[in-house]
Amino acid sequence: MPLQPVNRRSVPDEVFDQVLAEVVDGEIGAGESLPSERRLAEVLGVSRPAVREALQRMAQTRLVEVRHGGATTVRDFKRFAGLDLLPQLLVRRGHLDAAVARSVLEARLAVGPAVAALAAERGGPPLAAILTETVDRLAGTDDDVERQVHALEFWDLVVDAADSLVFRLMFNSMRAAYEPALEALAPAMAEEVGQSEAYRLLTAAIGAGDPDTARAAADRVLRPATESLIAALSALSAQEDDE
Amino acid sequence: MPLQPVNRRSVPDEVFDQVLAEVVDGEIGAGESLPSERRLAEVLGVSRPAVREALQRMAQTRLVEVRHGGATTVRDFKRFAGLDLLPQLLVRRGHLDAAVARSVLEARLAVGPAVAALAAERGGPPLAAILTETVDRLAGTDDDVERQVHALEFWDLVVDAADSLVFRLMFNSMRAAYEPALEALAPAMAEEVGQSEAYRLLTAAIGAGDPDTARAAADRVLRPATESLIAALSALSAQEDDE
DNA sequence: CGTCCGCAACTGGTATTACCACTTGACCAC
DNA sequence: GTGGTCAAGTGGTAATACCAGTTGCGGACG
Repeated sequence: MPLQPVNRRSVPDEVFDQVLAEVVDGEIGAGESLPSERRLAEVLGVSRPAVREALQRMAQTRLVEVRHGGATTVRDFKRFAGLDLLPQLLVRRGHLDAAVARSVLEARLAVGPAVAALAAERGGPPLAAILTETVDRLAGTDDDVERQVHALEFWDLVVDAADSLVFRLMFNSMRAAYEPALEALAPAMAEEVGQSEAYRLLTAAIGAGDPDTARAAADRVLRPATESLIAALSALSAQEDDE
Repeated sequence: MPLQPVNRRSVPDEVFDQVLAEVVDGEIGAGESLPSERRLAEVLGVSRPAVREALQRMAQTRLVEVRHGGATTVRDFKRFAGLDLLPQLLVRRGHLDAAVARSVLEARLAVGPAVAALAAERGGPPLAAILTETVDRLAGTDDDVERQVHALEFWDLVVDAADSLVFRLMFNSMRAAYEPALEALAPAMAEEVGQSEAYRLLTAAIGAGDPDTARAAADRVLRPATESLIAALSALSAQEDDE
C-alpha cells in the first residue's frame, strides 16, 4: 500500500460527524431538540465556537434548524436534505448502505442517457474527438482503477457538453460520493469499464449529433453493470437480513 | 401585501453570501487565494469567528479549500459544487439566470418520468388512493399558487413511492431552489398545474403498476410547460443580449 | 379569578483575546 | 546542493464576556 496523506480531522469536523450520525441514525428524531451549544461543548469537551461551526454546517445542510433564543431542533433529513448529503448516507459507520447504493445505480441509469442525448444535441465534432481520445486511454489499460478514472473523465466531458448546470451539479454530487470508494469498487465496476466498445458506440452517436441513438448507446453502457450490481446488492441485503 | 416574518440575517450569513458571490461571479478565479481570515474580518468589520463560520460553510460546499497554515484557495465551483448550490446559482443578485432555469427544466423533464416509472413498480393501490386525493385538491382550486403547492405534494408522494434515496435528495434540492420563487412562478407554471386531467392519467398509470405508461404520462404532464418555458427563456436571454 | 405585564433564566449571536499548530520561505551551516 | 533552523504568517482552538432574542413563570392589576 503506497504512502497516503495523513488524515487530519479538525475538532469541528469531529463534532459535525458525531451530531450528523445522531441525526441520520435517528437517535434524535425529527422535531426533537439538540442540547444547547454550551451543553454540547461541555459534554464533548470542546469549545463553544467549535460546536457552533459544526451546528452551522448542520443548518446549512438543512438537517437542523437553529433559532436565536430558542432551541436547535432536528429536521426530517429525508424530506429536507439535499443531494450533497449522499456521501454521508451511502457509507455509514464504514459500511455501504445497500438500499442507497441501489438508488445511486438507478439514478445513474436514468440520468446518464438523458445527459448523453443533450450532449449529442450540443456537442459537435470537437467533442467527439476528445471523447475518442479518452476512450482510447480507457481501452489502453488493464487496470480497473485506471479504467474507472478514464470512464469518469469520459462522463465529465459528456456532462460538460450537455451544457446543463443542473446535470453538472448532480454529476459532481454523485462523483463526490463515488470517488472515495473508487478503489474498493474496482471489481464491481470492471464489467462496465471493460466494455470499451460500448463507449465507442456512444461516442459515435454523440459525434453524429443523434440524441436518440446516443440515449440508447448510453443505456447500453450503463445498464448491464447496473442490473447485475442491483442483483448482487439485493442478494447481499437478503443475506444481511438472515444475520 | 400581508405581513411577513422579518428577514433576520446573521453576520456569518452576510459574510458567506458576499464571499460566495465573489466566487460564483468569478471575481476570485479558481486557484486564487482568499485574504486571510484576520484580514477579511478587518475589511468586513466583523469578528474572526464570524468569518470562520462563513469560510467553513464555503469549504463544506466545496467552493474553497482551507489548509491549516496555508492560504484558503478558491476551487472551480462548476467542477466541484454539488446540487445544493442550485438555489444560489438559479437566482443571482435578485435575477433569475435563464441558462440555469433552462437546465432545471431539462433535468425535471428527464428525471420526473424515471421517478414515475419507479413509483409505478413499487407504489401499489394505496399510493394511487392518496395521489387521487391530492389531484382532487389540485383540481378543486383556481389559485395557481395553491395548485403549485398541490402539484409539489403530488410529486413528493411519487418520489416517496419510488423509494430511491438519490431521487428523493435530488427532489429536495430542486424544491429548495424552486419554493422561494413559487409565487413569482405562478403565471409561468399555470399551464402545467392547470392540466389536472394529465395528473389523473399519471395517477392511473402508477396505480396500475405500469412503469412504461407511467413514464409516458409523466412526460405528458411535464413536457408542455417545459417546452414553452424554455422557448420563453431563450427569447428572454436573446432580448438581454441586445441590451 | 383571570388577564396581562414584566422579569428572570434560559437560548443562540457576536466580539475579543490569547495561544497552539502548521506551512512557507528565507537564511545559514554543512 | 542538501539539510536544518528560524521567523512570520496562516488557520485551529479555547476562554470569556456580553448582546439579543425566546420562553415561561409569577405577581400585579383589572
